[in-house]
Amino acid sequence: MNIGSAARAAGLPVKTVRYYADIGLVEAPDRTQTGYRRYDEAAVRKLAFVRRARDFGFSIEECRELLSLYEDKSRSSADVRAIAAAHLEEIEEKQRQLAALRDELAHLVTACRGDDRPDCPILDRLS
Amino acid sequence: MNIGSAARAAGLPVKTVRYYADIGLVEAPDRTQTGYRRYDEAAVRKLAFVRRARDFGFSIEECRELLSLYEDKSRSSADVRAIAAAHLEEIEEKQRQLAALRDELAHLVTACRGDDRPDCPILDRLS
DNA sequence: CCTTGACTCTCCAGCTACAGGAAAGATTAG
DNA sequence: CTAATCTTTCCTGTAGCTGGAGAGTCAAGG
Repeated sequence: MNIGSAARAAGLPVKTVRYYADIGLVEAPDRTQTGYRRYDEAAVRKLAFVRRARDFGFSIEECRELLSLYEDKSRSSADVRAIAAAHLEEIEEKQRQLAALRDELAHLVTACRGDDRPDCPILDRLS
Repeated sequence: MNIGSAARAAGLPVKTVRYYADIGLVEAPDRTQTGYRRYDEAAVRKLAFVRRARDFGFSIEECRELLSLYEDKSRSSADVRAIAAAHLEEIEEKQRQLAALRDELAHLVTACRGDDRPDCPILDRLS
């Protein structure tokens, strides 16, 4: 399986697959004599795994850890849970910040008349 | 006022102030004979303005627009409101995505026993 | 007057997670 | 055989800074 088919199967751009190989996240298990990367089923599964983890907002480094746990048959679910729980914490913190931001901004937008006069509570608040 | 004092007054790192000058966002109004940037009150106010706008999550380009509106005495509040409203939309969209993500992840973390056995719904979901 | 320490300058590199493109070689369809 | 498609490596750029090197500047203390 060439990189193009592997990428399609995993739902990733070719560039990204090559990038993951470069950084040693998911390397092609083999090369053809002419240097083409050859991917097998297992590698494609790993790529898809990473894609989903990235969709969940896991960083590349977190993906690396999850991947090694994914491959480790003797892993404990506690290890995986720890990573996911930490990530959940980050997300919730981000949510809190975003909510505070939104509320303040929404308040400003409401307060601003939005006409052709220069009075603007938004700018007032920023200065 | 040297860059250090200006940065302190505006609540920004010196590096950032220099960066803003480099990209033409807020330039020092003057230089000493030996090349030191000299900031005045107005420039510091602009720096502080940008810092707050950045705290609100406005991009540098958005800051640039806001700044020019901030300086333009004949601006209309509608222009400012348009930028803020568009930004609010983005934030709300991000909030929706983050909420969906959080719910799914929280569900997985709850479902995972987190013991020393390898069964892990989190990994199952990712693969 | 000299030294020391704090400050500033420019330039260069690196961070995340890729994306875009160039130039060259490989493969496949017709 | 040719044209189109695919793949390779390498280089550059993105946003918004941050850190460091090496050199020059300034103010205070002895």
